[in-house]
Amino acid sequence: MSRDDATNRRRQAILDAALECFSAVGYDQTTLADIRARAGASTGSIYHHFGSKEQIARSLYLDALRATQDNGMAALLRTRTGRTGIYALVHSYLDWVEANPDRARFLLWMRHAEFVSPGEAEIGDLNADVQRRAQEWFARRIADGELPDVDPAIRRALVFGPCRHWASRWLAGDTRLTVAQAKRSLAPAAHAALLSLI
Amino acid sequence: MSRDDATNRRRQAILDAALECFSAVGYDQTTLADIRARAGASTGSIYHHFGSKEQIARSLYLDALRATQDNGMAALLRTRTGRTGIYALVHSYLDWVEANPDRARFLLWMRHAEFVSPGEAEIGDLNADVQRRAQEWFARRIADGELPDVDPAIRRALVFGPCRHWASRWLAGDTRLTVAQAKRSLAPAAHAALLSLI
Amino acid sequence: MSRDDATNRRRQAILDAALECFSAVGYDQTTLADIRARAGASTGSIYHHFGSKEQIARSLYLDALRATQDNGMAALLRTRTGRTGIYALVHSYLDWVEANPDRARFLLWMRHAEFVSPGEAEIGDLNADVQRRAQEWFARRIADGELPDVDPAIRRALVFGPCRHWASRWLAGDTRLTVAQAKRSLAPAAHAALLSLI
Amino acid sequence: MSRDDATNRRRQAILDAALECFSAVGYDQTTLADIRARAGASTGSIYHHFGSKEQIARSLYLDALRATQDNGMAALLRTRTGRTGIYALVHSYLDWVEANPDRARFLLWMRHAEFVSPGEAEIGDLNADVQRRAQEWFARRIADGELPDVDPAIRRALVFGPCRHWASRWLAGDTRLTVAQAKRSLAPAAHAALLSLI
DNA sequence: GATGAATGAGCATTCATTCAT
DNA sequence: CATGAATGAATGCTCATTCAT
Repeated sequence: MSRDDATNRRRQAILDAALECFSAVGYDQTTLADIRARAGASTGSIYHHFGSKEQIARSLYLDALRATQDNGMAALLRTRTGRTGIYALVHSYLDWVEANPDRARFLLWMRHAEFVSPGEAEIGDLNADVQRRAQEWFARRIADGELPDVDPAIRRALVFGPCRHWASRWLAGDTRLTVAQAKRSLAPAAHAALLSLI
Repeated sequence: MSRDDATNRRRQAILDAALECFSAVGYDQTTLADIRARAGASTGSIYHHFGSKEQIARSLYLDALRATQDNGMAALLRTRTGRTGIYALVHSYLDWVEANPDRARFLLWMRHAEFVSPGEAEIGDLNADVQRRAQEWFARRIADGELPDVDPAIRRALVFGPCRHWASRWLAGDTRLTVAQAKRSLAPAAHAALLSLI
Repeated sequence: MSRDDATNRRRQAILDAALECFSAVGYDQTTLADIRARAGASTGSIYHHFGSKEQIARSLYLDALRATQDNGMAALLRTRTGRTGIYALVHSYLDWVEANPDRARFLLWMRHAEFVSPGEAEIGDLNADVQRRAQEWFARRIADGELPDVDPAIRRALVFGPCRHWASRWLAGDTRLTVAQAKRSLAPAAHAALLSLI
Repeated sequence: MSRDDATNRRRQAILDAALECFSAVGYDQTTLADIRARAGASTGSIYHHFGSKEQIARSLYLDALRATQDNGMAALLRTRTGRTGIYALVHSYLDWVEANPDRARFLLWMRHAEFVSPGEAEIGDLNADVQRRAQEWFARRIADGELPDVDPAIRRALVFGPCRHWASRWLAGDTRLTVAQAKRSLAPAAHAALLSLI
């Protein structure tokens, strides 16, 4: 194991510990002592690798955001029709949530956290980029008449709104349905919602 | 002005001040000094009326939750068809958000806050009650074949998910559309989403 | 019931409540809210009758001190010999503790409390007076050769030291003996202790 | 000076400062600011070493209790007769008080403090242990007919009651006698008191 | 006399962050 | 790179006391 490996291992241990804490009790309620205890690292070590508590959260947020977005984009770009594209977005989102509950919870809960704003530059770039690439895909489906030409914010609300809403409940353990079952309803419904606006 | 009036006035001033603070910077970032300054009340007075910062937030949360729910239920119960009912829910929700941006922001942001759990009893009761009353309405539309017999959690996700998603963006000032415009897309789309599951 | 009776009744209720609180958790740990709750009186009422928390304690302390001292003096003055006098002091002290556990606890615990000093004038007078009267009695027994002519502080330590020590344990519920049993040992022992110094 | 030395030095400085404060004005009247100022330590440092104000007091109480008890036991165990044993207990107690006025005052005043109870486990163990060891010594003197077979609580009251009573007055500066003079009366008197119960 | 809302100085404690070793 | 003692500003909360009704 090279020195870099050890360093990365430590970095990752801190990130993992922080994610668990943030996901469990939120950013504000998590103290550095919590992270330190769970990571098995010293205060100094944490501050050596990350400059602040906020940095850790920002780092985690950016990674998680990139992860969902890449996941969704990849799924979308593998499709060629309006219907399969919408299904792909819904399915891939819910699959990702199921596979990454902590990151999903973190993303959902922290949407309004302080540290999201200062990092807005990067987050904004990320969002802008993914939205631009999605727009290319959608533009073609719209041109083909497969999907309506609605404001992108409305489109995202119709596709991801129900997913997030349901995912929130699922992550809180507050539902009897499985992710697979939810997918069967939410995907066609999202598609139908969009079609109705053509 | 009687003593009771004065007391209620003071209580309300504290609640108003707290709501503004919570809505602006969040629960954790709001200090009691902030509330005190904005309410023009002394520390002791605040603690005389509410036992803790958390109690204030809980009180606010409960009031706001009741307000949206009553607002939505009233709108729903004025309708007689599946379509008008769904439109009423979407419209009334968005209208309420537009009319009560601070309370809406608070509700949306604080959904995962610590103080929501301890009050879970009351919040749970509130939710259970409104969901029961809604279910009665829906049961008839479902029996008439106007709406699909889906899991209530899915139904709520399809009706409110897009609303909340878009409202979040609107409350953040991050959209070019007006509430009226959003209503024109989100209401029919929610209805179409449900119809697709019949 | 005349107006004065009602007033005195209220005063006494406050004193009783305060004594219970002080005896249970101590002066510092007792809040005015505790006293108010237990006395069933309003804050304002308490401040009307007593000017401060300290006043209540001082009043209680003075009363209790006077009570034990009077009790002891009366017993002492009914005797005519060294032996019966010492027995009387020990017996009357322990009987009083048994009959007034709350006041005894208060007296024993509060010996070093802040409010004892400011009231020192009255307390000092009380002590000086009782000690002067006791001294008259002792002077005669000393002159008769029945008791030793030791420093009064030493004499008090020998007579009351064991009593207070044991009473402390008894009041804490930390002993298997009864007061009657303790009296049978402590009285003759105190007398013997003094005799040894002749 | 190693890091550990520095740490212990700091810990001790805090304990010393706290003892002076507690001894001067009592536990409740001592603020953390008092301790901080006197110890020349920061708030955080104090909380790093001790978790709370109560913890400091408990630590101090335990140390002081152990110190008097060890002091008394050592003196007792150096003796071989009933008389010399009792003298040793009285003398060593008073000597310790004279040498450690702050700790003695703290012990005497805090006997009923809140923090004594939670630490009851350790304090109880300490007391039980010292009482057990003392009992061994006494058992032999009792078997030899040198001392009476009285309830240990009575025995302790007779030996330590007068000492504590007088020490209390001496620590308050309220006596004209010296410790040496008091020892000359209290030791033989305690012995005589016990002998009278054979 | 009684009531209880209002006051605000004061307090113990927390916690992100720094830095000497 | 790691460690953990040290820092101190900031915070939620307490509580004796006042006073208008």
